[in-house]
Amino acid sequence: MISDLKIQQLRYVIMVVEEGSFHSAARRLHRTQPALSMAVRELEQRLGQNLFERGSKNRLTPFGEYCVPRFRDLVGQHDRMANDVINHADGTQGHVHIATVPSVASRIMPALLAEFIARFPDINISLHDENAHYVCQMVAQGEVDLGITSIWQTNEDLEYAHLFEDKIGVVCRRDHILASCETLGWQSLQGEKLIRNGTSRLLMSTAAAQLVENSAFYISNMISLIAMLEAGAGITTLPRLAFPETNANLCFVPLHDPEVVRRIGLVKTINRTLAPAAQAMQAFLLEKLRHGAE
Amino acid sequence: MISDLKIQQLRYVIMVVEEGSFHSAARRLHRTQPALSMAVRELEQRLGQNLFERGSKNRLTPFGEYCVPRFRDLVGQHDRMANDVINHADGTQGHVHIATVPSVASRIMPALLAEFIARFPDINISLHDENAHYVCQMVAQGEVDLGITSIWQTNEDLEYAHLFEDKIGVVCRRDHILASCETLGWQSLQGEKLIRNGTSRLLMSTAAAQLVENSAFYISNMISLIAMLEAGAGITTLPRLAFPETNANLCFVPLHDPEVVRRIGLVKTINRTLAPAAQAMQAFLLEKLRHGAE
DNA sequence: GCCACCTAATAATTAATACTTATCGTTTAA
DNA sequence: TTAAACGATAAGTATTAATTATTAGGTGGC
Repeated sequence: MISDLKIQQLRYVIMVVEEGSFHSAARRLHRTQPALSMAVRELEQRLGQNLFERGSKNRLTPFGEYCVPRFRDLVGQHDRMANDVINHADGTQGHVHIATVPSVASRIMPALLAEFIARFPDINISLHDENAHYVCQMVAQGEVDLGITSIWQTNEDLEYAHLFEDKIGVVCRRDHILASCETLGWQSLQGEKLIRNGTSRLLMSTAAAQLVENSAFYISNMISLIAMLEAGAGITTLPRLAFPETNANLCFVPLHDPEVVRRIGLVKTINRTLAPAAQAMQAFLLEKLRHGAE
Repeated sequence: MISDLKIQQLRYVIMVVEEGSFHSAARRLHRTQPALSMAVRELEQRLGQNLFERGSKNRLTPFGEYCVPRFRDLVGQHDRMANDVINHADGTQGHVHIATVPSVASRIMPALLAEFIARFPDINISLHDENAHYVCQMVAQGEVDLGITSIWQTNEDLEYAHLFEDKIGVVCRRDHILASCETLGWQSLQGEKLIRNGTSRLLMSTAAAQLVENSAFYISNMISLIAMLEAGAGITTLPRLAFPETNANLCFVPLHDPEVVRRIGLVKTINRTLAPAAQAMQAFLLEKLRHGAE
């Protein structure tokens, strides 16, 4: 097996053929004429056959006629591949998989991703919504590149970057007595029928822990939870982002004492390098969400 | 547009992936480990992204995972192309177009080409038979690579190499009075009904020219000519090779005075380089036919 | 026919690149 | 904890590719 042919040499030959002379080919390649002469001759010697007729005009030999289309093919394939790889390298092309908690997925991501795809039109995005724990798991297992989730437990394989905080409040019907309050302390909730949900654990290590512990109801499904609240079956606590703001029947009252926040952060694996498109997404998310109140 | 990626660098990357370590990849590539390290790093810098995870084990980055199959593709395409081109360069593969006069085509080429294709099984051959003049024309116009023909007129675009001589003789019915002669002089033919054919011009510049000039019949088609002779309609002159030796009714008597020979030679263009496969054929024909009496 | 002119080949030199040897710092496994 | 394996780095060398300057070979104009 012969040693590698150099793409550049093939390109030289093609250009000489296209231009019809070594001189003008050299000009277009920003080389001098002897550079082409020598490179072509070196290639010819390696192949053991001349590509160009020597002596008179620089026509191709029959062997050259055979080779040049093949050279063109390979150079074309190289260029397409190189272009493709470069686009992926600089993050203008690729596929990013993101997992987020549902509240972020529905309230924050739509506008954000619209802006992202406007800026990076050739990046494909897959967005999964899962609960906070499963978001971390998907990141850790490499099922997604990035996660946006509430940070609740450190994992040494994952790297967390804080984005913003999300205040916990009480959600109840608009006609509920608590609805008129500007802000609430946990004592005000005693005696209320509290329905727990997936975010209730955020209160566990606070002064309001007892409230949660005494609650008999647990509903994980947000749609069911909202329906229960609308029916006046009780109240619950939610991070503001998880509260459906457009709902006409329910209202959100911030919890003042204790002031509880859900810390939302960007999660990625610590070992694996992100694909360039994911790096672009990461930078975009940090730029747009870091330190923002929402 | 980025500068050319080097096939060799891509090969290095692929080998590191296959072997799982820089060390063993280097061993298989007959290089030292730092050579690979540096080459890979150079490529990574040009792409602007790492292909391998640095720090811990040498796994591929997601970007590397994306690239390596494409690198493999290009290297594979390169190798196939290089192989193909090399085979054509050394004449083990290709297509040769030959034109010969009919007598050579039917009497000499069959066995010769059988031997050739046994020696060069991957070379395709096209064989045309045409008259001597048109053989030269086909060569001159590049329709064929090589011609085997009688040399009768110099052409500055063509290069002739003598192969062998072909004696002219008289062809007549076995029951003809001349048939019993061992050899003949032109005087013996006077009074005979001579049928001219395409090869009769070979006698024009000899002592027998008058015979030909006085002949009233001309038949160019060999089948018709033979039929005429078999019918006893006259006699003709032919080079020995053009005489159908298996014919039971006709016989060939060498012409002694004048002794006329048809010079058969190999013809090719003087300007154009032969394709490697044609070079192989040329060498083969010269080896087999040069100086041979037949 | 001779002379300019255009082109490619060659020679000498320099720049760039690829590789080697030697060494160091980590990590892995005994 | 040490030895072994691995990769990164540094310094030096070899190889390759490019430059400039020059030569040589045709071609066309006069």
